[in-house]
Amino acid sequence: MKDSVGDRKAGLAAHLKRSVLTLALEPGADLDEAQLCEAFDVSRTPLREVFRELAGEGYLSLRLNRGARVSDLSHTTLRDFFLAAPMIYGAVMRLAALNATAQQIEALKLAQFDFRDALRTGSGAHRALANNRFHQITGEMAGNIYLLPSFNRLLIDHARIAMTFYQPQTQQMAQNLTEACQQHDAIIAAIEARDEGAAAQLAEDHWNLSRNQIELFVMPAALDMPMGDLSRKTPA
Amino acid sequence: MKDSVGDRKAGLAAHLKRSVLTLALEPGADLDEAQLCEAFDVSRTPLREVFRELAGEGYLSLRLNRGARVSDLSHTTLRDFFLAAPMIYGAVMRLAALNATAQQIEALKLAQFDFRDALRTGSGAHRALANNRFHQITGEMAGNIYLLPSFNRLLIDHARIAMTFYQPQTQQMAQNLTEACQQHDAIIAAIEARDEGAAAQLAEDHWNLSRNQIELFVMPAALDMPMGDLSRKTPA
DNA sequence: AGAATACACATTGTATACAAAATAACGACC
DNA sequence: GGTCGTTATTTTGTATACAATGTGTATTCT
Repeated sequence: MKDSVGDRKAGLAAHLKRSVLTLALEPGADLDEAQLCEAFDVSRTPLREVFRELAGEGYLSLRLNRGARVSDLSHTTLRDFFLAAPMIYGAVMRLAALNATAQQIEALKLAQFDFRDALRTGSGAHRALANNRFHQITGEMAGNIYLLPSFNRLLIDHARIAMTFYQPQTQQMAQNLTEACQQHDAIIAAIEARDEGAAAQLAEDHWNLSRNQIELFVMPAALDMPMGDLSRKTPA
Repeated sequence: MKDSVGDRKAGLAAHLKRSVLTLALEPGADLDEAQLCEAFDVSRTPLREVFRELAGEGYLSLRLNRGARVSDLSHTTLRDFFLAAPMIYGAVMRLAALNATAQQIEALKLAQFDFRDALRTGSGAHRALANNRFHQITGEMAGNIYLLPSFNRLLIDHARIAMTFYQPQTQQMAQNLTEACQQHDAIIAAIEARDEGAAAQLAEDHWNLSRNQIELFVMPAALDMPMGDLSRKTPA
């Protein structure tokens, strides 16, 4: 049974999302319409609709007469990220604890199972995707349509930042991952117990762990940069 | 000089946004592709791209094989709104005070000028649009790409809720509008003074005023509704 | 040789024709 | 008379052809 165009369209969207989240498509990378049409066997019309949809969700950015590219992950946006994330994450977790359905809790446990699996055997990409899925589900649990757009954007760049900085080469980092995994378990427990306060606290803890991990990488780079290097041209 | 297709497309998008914000297009209303193509002299391809774009921003919702309609403003979403708005508004105001440029402050003053004008002479629609513009500018000032998606969605429904509930027929309501206008002035002052704390406080005050105004209408309506009326069919 | 311009090529945006799906209208059957 | 099933009509989704815009290259002129 050949799959319909609609299915291929969905597959294309899923592929692009995955590629963006895992940095298979790097921030700023140009997307080739013709090539993608060929690869996914759809014409340009539905392809471009997918582009617009993903642009609306923050995966891509469209420039008039100059095609689609993967959303940038620039310095200013990273600053924005650190500002907005704690607030939104906390609110989402709190609401998730209040509103989660039994079905959603099951889905969350499944996602955590996959995440644990990714920690052992998986690649960085698998880990990032599994973690992304876990938090997406908490977003669905919160179910607040006004919070979700921002939350989902944060998740996109969280995954990409994690892909950049979370290659666990030191003992400390591997340990952090284990702790993150345990926090996920605690989050599930808090949600299942409908413990709003605990969920919010765990969101904060989880975020702090994540932030510290990132700062381990960002900070030294900033300190090691001599002033003279500021005149250096940025690489293409 | 005839305007290009791109201009007509932008005009279409602006028209649709205005219509949604002012309830000229009611929540849930179906949009007729053929009619809009005719009216704005564009073909279906760019029209449908506009639809997708506006759907991504929260103005419309698209259902597979069943066309575009104006986003609903249902009971559950109203609840979501009251939950998310204070937090996001506060954060945006705070950031606006920190980051506003001189140019943006000028734009805000201009918007406030128009809002004041709308209070005297304008229709409800003019008032809602002017207020919307004012707050949109504060969003631009905050300039946090992770907060803006949620903030802009809130603004859409804030305008629509205001259109529903803010027909100032009592003395109290007219007075509230005057107070809202004064709060706008205070907000401008706080931003210009880079007073983060004051801006956040004003956001809270402004929100409370808005919420009280809305509750004046929502509450009695809920109490006055006899149980028997629940079986009544909703009007088309 | 270097700069500027014109031309050719590639890519993006739009219009239209066609296919698929949903809705409405009709008629048969119970 | 009402309900179900079938067929027409409308509406939505996709493919393709065409137009417009951007980009690269070659050529000319200084």
